Formats: sequence, C-alpha cells, structure tokens
Amino acid sequence: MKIGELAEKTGVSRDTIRFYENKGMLTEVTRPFEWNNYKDYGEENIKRIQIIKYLQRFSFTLRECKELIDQKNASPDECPNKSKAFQKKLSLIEAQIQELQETRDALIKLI
Amino acid sequence: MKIGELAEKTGVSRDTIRFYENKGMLTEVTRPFEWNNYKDYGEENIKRIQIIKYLQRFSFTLRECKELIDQKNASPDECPNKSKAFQKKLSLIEAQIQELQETRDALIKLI
DNA sequence: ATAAACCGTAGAGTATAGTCAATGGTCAAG
DNA sequence: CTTGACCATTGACTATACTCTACGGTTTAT
Repeated sequence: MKIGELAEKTGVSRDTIRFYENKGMLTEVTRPFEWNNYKDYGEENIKRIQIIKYLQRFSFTLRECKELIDQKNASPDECPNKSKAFQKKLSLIEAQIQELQETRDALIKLI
Repeated sequence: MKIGELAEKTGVSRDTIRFYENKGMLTEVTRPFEWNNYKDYGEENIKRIQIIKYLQRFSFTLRECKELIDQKNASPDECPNKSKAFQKKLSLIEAQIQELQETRDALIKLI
C-alpha cells in the first residue's frame, strides 16, 4: 500500500503519516522496489492510525499513543497498562473540568 | 523604577517584563539617563501587569489582554467592550467544559 | 511524449507564553 | 579597585501536532 492509499483509507494526510512514521509509530514500512524508492505501508498501519485517532479523542498525546501501541505489541493480553492509562487520563480530564468550573464561577461572579 | 524593582513588585520575571514590553503591553518606558541605557518603568506598569495576571486567570491570551488594556485607555468609562469580552470568554469556557464532560463520559463508558 | 498526479527527503513555519544563554556595559559595597 | 549584582540586546529554545515548501525523481493517463 502506497502512502496515498493509506492516507485515503484513514482520512489523515500524507504529511501526517510521514510524521507518525518519523516518530516510530508505524510498522512494516518497507521499500520493496529496486527501481524507485517508494515505500510500502503494511495493512496493520490502517489499524494503528485508527487507534491513534481514537486515543486522541480522549486527549492522549502522540507520545502516550505510542507507548500504548508499543505495550500492546509487547503483551498480547491487551489490558493491564491500558486501563491504568485510561484511569489516569480520566482523572486528568476530571481535574481539568474542575478547574474550568472554578474559573467559570469566578467569571460569573465578576459579570 | 528599574526592571528589577518592577519584577519584585509584580512577581513576574525580568524576562517576562521585557517580553510584555516587546509586545507593546507596557507604557511609560523611558531611558532617562544619558550615561547609561537603563530604562525607567512607570508606576502604571505595576497595575498593567497585575491586570494581565488577573485576566490570565480567566484564560485570556496576551493578545486579548492587550486589546482590553488598549481599549480601556481609549475610553475612560471602562465597561462596554470589557463585559462583552468577558461574556465571550465565559461562553468559551462553558463550551470547553461541555466538551470535556462529553469526553469524560465516553471514557467512563469505555472503562 | 508530455503533463498531471504521485512519491521521497529535508527543513522551515504555525501558535502560545515565556525561559535561557551569551555578550557587554554599569552600579554599589567593602 | 575589584567582585557581585544589576541592566540591555539578540537570538535560540521549550512543547505539541502537524502543515507547507522546495527540490527532484516516478508513474500514469492521454
């Protein structure tokens, strides 16, 4: 699969794919042809990019996405650190909500 | 008032003061001495920096702080655009809360 | 055969709000 | 009179997640 096809299938730009690739977040990227230097992106990368997009919805950073992806590959039973990471992210989001609510209340008092 | 004194009185660093100055957020900065090139920061800047810190609590950006400060100088009756800006900021914060709450709920369902 | 569409790399730019380092000059205390 | 504390300027660096440009080579369609 060439980069354009992967871009189309995932809905992210070529540039973004190369960006992820440079960060070491993709897998099975080869250069199968001798007469050009085009790369081939394995099917697995469709799922990887979907996972990234999914995790980003919960405000995971790319660094965190990479950690989770790497861990998942390390242990076939997907769970232990994953749910810990989700719990942690949940706490963070709740703290942000709290802080914003306090700011909002202060603002309301002001107006 | 030299920069060090202003820094001490406001609790922000010299670097930050120079940063604000470059952004045109300070006033009455003169160079009253011929034998050195030390600057003199007018008393007014204490209040300016306090206003900036105050507005930042409500997540106003420096650009917005500058606009508000400039407007305030334009019209001695402080109110009209100011309260509009605060209303707008309030809506934004409430939208952020909303979004974070939705993310949180999605996360909770997931866990 | 040629133009459009694609591919690769490298490096710069975007936004925010500062912070840090280097350089050189100045002031105050002992 | 020298040491330490202060001042000014310039430019680079931080983090995040891309996006864009420039350059040159390749493939595909007409």
